[in-house]
Amino acid sequence: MGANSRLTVAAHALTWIGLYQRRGHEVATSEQIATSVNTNPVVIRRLLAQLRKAGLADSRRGAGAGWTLTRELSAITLLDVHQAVEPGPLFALHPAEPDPECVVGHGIGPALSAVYDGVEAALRTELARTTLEDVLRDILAAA
Amino acid sequence: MGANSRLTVAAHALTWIGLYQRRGHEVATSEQIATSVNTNPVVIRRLLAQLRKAGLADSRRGAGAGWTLTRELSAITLLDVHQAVEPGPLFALHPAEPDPECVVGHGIGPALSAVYDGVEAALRTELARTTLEDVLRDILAAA
DNA sequence: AGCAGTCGTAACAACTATGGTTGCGACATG
DNA sequence: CATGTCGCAACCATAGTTGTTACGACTGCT
Repeated sequence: MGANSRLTVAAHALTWIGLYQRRGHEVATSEQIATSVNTNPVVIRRLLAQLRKAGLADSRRGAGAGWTLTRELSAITLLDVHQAVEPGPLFALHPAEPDPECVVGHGIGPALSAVYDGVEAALRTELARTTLEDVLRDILAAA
Repeated sequence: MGANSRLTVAAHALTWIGLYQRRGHEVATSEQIATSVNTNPVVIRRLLAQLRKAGLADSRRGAGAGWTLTRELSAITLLDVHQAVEPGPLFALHPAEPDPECVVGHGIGPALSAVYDGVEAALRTELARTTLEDVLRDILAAA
């Protein structure tokens, strides 16, 4: 399980809910979503809980329970999903503090941090350009 | 793991070698580099082996052995280092193949792949803007 | 020829992250 | 009160990363 599939699964879940609601259903259950994603309902609930914390989804409990979107698909960007689901930075600095006596060891952290900030800003800009509505349109166009 | 510190450590090692050579030394040993990075020499050798495979560094064996750069620091970008050291894609698709009967499950892979390709292209562009010479200049300016 | 220093590489442990699974309590609708 | 679903904790398996030890291979020097 190398890389991050959380953004993929989260986008999948939200898009599925959006399409399901658009077809007239009130709520989507984690089991339905898990079937489409091909995973366990608990995995979906864990992920949707993060999205709820970010204000992108909401859940109802009790009988006839399930998940809903809080916004239109066109108002959710992949950046929103990414930030809700991937807290950590893209690149880490050193595992252990480098030698402060060494010029390079002392100065490379700040120098690289500046670059990494720029890279992450570019990544966010790029992710913000696509909404889940765009994703759904692509899906339906290819079908 | 958390995130990837390989790019950081690799950039550190190459910059260190570059500065050391600039000061008149022939080769740098993995132990010297490991001291500055604050890690084990084997970790450095493992990483530098990948950089050698990518043509950025070279090693001599035997007595008086050690590592050298194959290019000037100004001719090595962080993109070069990144590609030498981080093979995998930034975002993964689903852990398990999603339900092909479902419209979303069937179409979301290609749709997201297109977006991810764009994001990675932006990331590469951003990383290519900085050379190790730039990094070293920042380090020396801050010292 | 032998010694010493360094790389090359394999093997292993520790730690962390992720994904998957089970179980059970909480809750609201009918 | 019965049912279906979420909430959440606990646990396991797998895998990636880092650190460490060990030993063989190689080469410059004496």
